[in-house]
Amino acid sequence: MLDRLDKKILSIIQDDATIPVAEIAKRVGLSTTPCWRRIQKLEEDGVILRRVALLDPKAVNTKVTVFVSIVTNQHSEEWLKRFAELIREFPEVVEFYRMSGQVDYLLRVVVPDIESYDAFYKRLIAKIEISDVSSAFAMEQIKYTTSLPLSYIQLEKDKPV
Amino acid sequence: MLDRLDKKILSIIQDDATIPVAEIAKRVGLSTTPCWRRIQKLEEDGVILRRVALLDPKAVNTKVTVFVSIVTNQHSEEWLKRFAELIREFPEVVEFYRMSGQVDYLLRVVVPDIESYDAFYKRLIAKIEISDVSSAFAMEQIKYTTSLPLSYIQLEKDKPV
DNA sequence: AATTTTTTGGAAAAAATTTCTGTTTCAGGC
DNA sequence: GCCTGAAACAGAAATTTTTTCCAAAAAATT
Repeated sequence: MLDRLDKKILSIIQDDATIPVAEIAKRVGLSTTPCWRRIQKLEEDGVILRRVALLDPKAVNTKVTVFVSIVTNQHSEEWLKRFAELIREFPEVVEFYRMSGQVDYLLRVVVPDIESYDAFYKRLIAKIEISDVSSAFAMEQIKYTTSLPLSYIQLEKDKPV
Repeated sequence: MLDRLDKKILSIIQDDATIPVAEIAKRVGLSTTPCWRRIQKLEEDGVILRRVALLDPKAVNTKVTVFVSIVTNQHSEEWLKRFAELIREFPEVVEFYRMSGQVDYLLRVVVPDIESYDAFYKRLIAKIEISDVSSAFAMEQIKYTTSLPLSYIQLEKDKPV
């Protein structure tokens, strides 16, 4: 169970993972050791999954996002497993959801341009037989964050000051 | 312009930003200093945007993803600006795209459950008058990565070994 | 109410890593 | 062949992380 301090720590490091523990400690009102220990525990407990560097899509030539909606008539467990396996191998697919409603699956694909998307699309349908695929192009990424809202965390009962 | 070594470095740190520079250097076949300098430059040049900790959605109670499609009749620059501003303030909105095609805007929203989504939705439409909103719920996140494909990088002409 | 156990925090030292400095190497141009 | 600049290296200095040991507070038990 997390408390107010853990939440503060998470808020800091999910925004910037380069801040030294001593500085985090200062900001949350602890000394380095207990703060360091809390971070360790958050990692052990799997609250912190990993630390990564985020790259500029422009710089790596993948500024176009395409949302790919897939409707299929295949619904067996086995089929999904194979499908998921195959999709996972495409580095262009950065997100992949199983949906409720009309659409069965939704992919977010990143590529340099429309031509590249077409090439990707051909490679995709060559690998997997899918009945209905439709693509929606993003013109602009207005917001993108890896920071999750922390307001829904169920806090441990906090001691009154 | 990036070369083969930069690409290797990016590949490593966009996957795991905790690896020491000395270890990265070893893996790409450099000593620490030149490797460190390359990383510095990649940061200066904005290829590396930031380093962050990724949290477990389950652990912070935001395991439900909802894709919100918005169709509007408002299309002025001014309206979009205000709209974007407002959306940005909702921490539940982790992605926000301006789309081509039927849908004008697409949001990815993360919340604990359907009820919370309803509450979020009410707060959203209270702030902004939007004509048509439709929500699609993700049942399962099959893949989610912040790692961009590096295969589209235009490499600097590499010297033959 | 007193005692023990457990938890949490702190200071300081040790270890590891990052950052910087000066020097060397190497390819290409003159 | 020699110069020039870019890129590499080794090692020192600075910073940060990690460990160790101890104190205080809180919780549980007698």
